[in-house]
Amino acid sequence: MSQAAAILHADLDAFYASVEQMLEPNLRGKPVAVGGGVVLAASYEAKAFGITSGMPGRRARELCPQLIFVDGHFSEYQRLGDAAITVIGDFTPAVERISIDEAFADVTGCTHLFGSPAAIAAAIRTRVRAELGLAISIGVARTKHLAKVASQVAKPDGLVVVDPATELQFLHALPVELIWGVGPATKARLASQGITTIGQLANSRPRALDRLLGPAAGTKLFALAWNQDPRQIQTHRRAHSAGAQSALGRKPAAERVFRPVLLQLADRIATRLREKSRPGRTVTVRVRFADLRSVTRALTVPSPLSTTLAIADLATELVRGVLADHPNEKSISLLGISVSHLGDPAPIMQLELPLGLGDARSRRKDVARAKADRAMDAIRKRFGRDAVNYTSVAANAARSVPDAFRSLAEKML
DNA sequence: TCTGGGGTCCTAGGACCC
DNA sequence: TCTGGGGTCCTAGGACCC
Repeated sequence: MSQAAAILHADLDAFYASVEQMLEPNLRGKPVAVGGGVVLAASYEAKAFGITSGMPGRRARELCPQLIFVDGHFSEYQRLGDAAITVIGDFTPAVERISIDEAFADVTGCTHLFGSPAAIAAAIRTRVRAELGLAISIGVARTKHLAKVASQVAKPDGLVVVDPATELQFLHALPVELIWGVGPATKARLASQGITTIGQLANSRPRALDRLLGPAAGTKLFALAWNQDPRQIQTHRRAHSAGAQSALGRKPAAERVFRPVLLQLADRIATRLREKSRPGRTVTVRVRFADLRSVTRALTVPSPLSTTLAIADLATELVRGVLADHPNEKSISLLGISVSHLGDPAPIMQLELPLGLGDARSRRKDVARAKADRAMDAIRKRFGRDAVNYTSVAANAARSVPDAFRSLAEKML
């Protein structure tokens, strides 16, 4: 692999379920699902029955009556995910973590210390297996995209090293859906033109792809089909938005129903924003109706927000607007809020004060709200998250996913 | 009690400015 | 009768990923 860059993509196999099987030997070799009401993660044995994450527990039981449901050991997932990334970090500082169980690394500059990229990948796999008891699949290639493709091909518990000299042969034989960004919709569009392999994609006319998928997507996909991927490893990535949502089953589309939910969602988001001093300017709500169609509404304000009540009030206004525009919708099945346009980390009190906007009264209100939030944050810091709340926790906790699970999915702000 | 939750990026159209 | 053109910001929706 002479001078070519060597990128590695490492991915813990069926992570949550594998941790459960590692912790409890009786579960090994058996179909396991983490969760209950909804499947949060499934073991390979369970996936073989068609069980996927997000699937309702009842449906999963229908597909696989012997399926074993377990409560998640969420703090273990965090610890083990971190530990696996640390192992990679022992070889190179150029690590880009994608999620709790997945990372890219650039090992171009450390082969003189640790041997070939293939040897490094093998060493990482050995260490993760020995130290954590988990299988981690790794792909090695010249670009991020191809490394990711290779790790998918390597699964389960495998290593695939793609030689730059034969990379196009390798890539072109694979189905289009292995390309990052090709999901069901794009796959179907490509299939309508007889394109099912990456090789066929590579040999398509660029203009035709642009027409089929739009100029940006067409051009990007064509480049990826030729393994042209300019992306570098980014070690420090910040989130651009923070959100929270909650499925409601089927609830009346009434303010007495949606206001408490919005307050709770806003609380969850705003707490995180304040923690990292990253207030946001745009608030987006999502309302999903009973028939699963969903609508979004957004509003951008001049001065950044991070108080719970400011976000909750804006969200409430937006949801009122949605419902006013859909007078025939009598029930809602999900509510979500997302805050974007996040500022750089900065002391929030100063930013929170409207810059010459609003009257004295509204300014006083903002100050009071910021104070109340700080008090709440402080109490929770000492006594735990549930020590204080805007609404009764019991009212909503019933069917929702554990907080610990939500936290795992949160990106670093 | 009949489809989870946290994110990213792209597109298209409109408003607005110069 | 005709009606520029680029840039930026915002909103709504869609596709996708883990």
